[in-house]
Amino acid sequence: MNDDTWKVPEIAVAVDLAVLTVLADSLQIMLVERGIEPYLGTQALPGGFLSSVDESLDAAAERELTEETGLDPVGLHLEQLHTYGAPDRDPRQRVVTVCYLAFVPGLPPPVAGGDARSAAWVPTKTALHPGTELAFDHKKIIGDAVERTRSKIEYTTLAAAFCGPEFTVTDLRRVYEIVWDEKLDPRNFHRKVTGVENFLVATGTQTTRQGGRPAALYRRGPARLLHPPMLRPAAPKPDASQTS
Amino acid sequence: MNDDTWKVPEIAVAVDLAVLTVLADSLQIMLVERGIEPYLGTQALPGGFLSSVDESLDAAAERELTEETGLDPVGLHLEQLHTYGAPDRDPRQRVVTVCYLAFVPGLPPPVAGGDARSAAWVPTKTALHPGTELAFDHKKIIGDAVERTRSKIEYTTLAAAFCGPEFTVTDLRRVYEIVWDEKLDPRNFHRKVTGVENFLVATGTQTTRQGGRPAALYRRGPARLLHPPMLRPAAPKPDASQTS
DNA sequence: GCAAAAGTGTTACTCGTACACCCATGG
DNA sequence: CCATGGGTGTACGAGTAACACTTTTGC
Repeated sequence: MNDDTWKVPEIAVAVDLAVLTVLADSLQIMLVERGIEPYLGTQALPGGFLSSVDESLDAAAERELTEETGLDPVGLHLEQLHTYGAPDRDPRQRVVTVCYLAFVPGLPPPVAGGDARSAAWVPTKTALHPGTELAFDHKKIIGDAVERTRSKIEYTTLAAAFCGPEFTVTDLRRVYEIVWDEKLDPRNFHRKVTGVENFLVATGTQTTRQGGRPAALYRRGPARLLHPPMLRPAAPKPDASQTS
Repeated sequence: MNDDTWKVPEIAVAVDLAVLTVLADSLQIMLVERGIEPYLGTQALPGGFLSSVDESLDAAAERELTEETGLDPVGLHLEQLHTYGAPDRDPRQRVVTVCYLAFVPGLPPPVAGGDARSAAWVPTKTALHPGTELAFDHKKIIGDAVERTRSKIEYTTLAAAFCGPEFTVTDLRRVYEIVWDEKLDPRNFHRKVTGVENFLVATGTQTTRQGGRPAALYRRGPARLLHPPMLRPAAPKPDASQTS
């Protein structure tokens, strides 16, 4: 061995969270302000080190979600996104972070609560803007999270995870339009989603609206996969080779 | 991220490999026999601990691939599959393993070589059989790898990664049929894959065959995504009206 | 010629898209 | 009545599935 400055031979394992919501006509991500060095005062993804010895990665992700954002993990979608382990991603020591992706409805929680210090929703466009400074490699992680989200709602029913317990077909369509940043035909969208078995369950009630026909309210059904998938509008000229 | 106290639990980070190939009419996975406890003598995925401080996860995966299987990582597909970190998955200590998925052509390497001790191709059906004993949680990992592979070849051109440098349309079709365990119509398959831009590049040469018209040989083109996707034959609908 | 495998043509059907049109409410 | 948004009908075209048919080799 050597006498170098870093005396900790172990690699630290962290769990970070990319918590997304659809709010105010944009896809937003939960960021917290760092209270310690490095990157003190910079915005970062909520997360922390895997502490307890008997805690699974999934459990650690749920715990961090509650501790740092005050959200209740029961019932909301939480999946592994990717694991990041570049040697220089943390200046203190080698850190490998397992990042999780979560979808939460926009309306219920006004953020904050619990242990969270200055947790805030930030539009992903702002977070990904070249001028925005984020801690560690979190900007890249957010980019991956947004891309995963965009493709995930194509073939799963997870877009409904961004809606409240009861929602209209138009609410759901707005989620797609905001996440994809594409306009969708309201008529065809309606026919499509109402035609998928077990996707939407009619409550029988309707919205009371101002100026316009009331819309039927739905709850999420048990279906988890979209069959057939909801395809993004094709780019005008998809010529030549595509790279993933 | 938090922690004013800089305590790091003793967690080891490993990189495991799920290396798949199509060989002898079946989807096979590379397994090695463990030379140390625990699970001494049991078959396991190739892999090892992340040792060097300056090594990225991707680089570690490539290194393990070369060391344990003798395969050359240049040009072959290698992607992160999932990270496994159940507290009790290794009886010695807490181990979090980042698993990678690799596709290699079946023909070239007769396995073994380098540091590999008894590396062998094992049909995934055998590895996943209830009677088969594998080290750690590797059976679950293999199940995840197979499922990822099945869906991946639907919308990417990666099925060609299982073929040699030059291959026929029928070779490619056999890959799909073996991975999906489904029969595909040769005529429609041919039209479809040859119609996708930049998927297959004709070499101009043909196979010399025994009994049958020679087939044109192709190389992989630059396309990485299949547009439109190759869909698995739908499972028979649970239609109550008719039974056999 | 015959068997075997490669490759093409044709038709029917499904599904997505575009858009005309009707329905139900508030003002 | 009119504006606004919810929801249905329908025609067209792209893409798939099924299968008859032609092509090119070895024996």
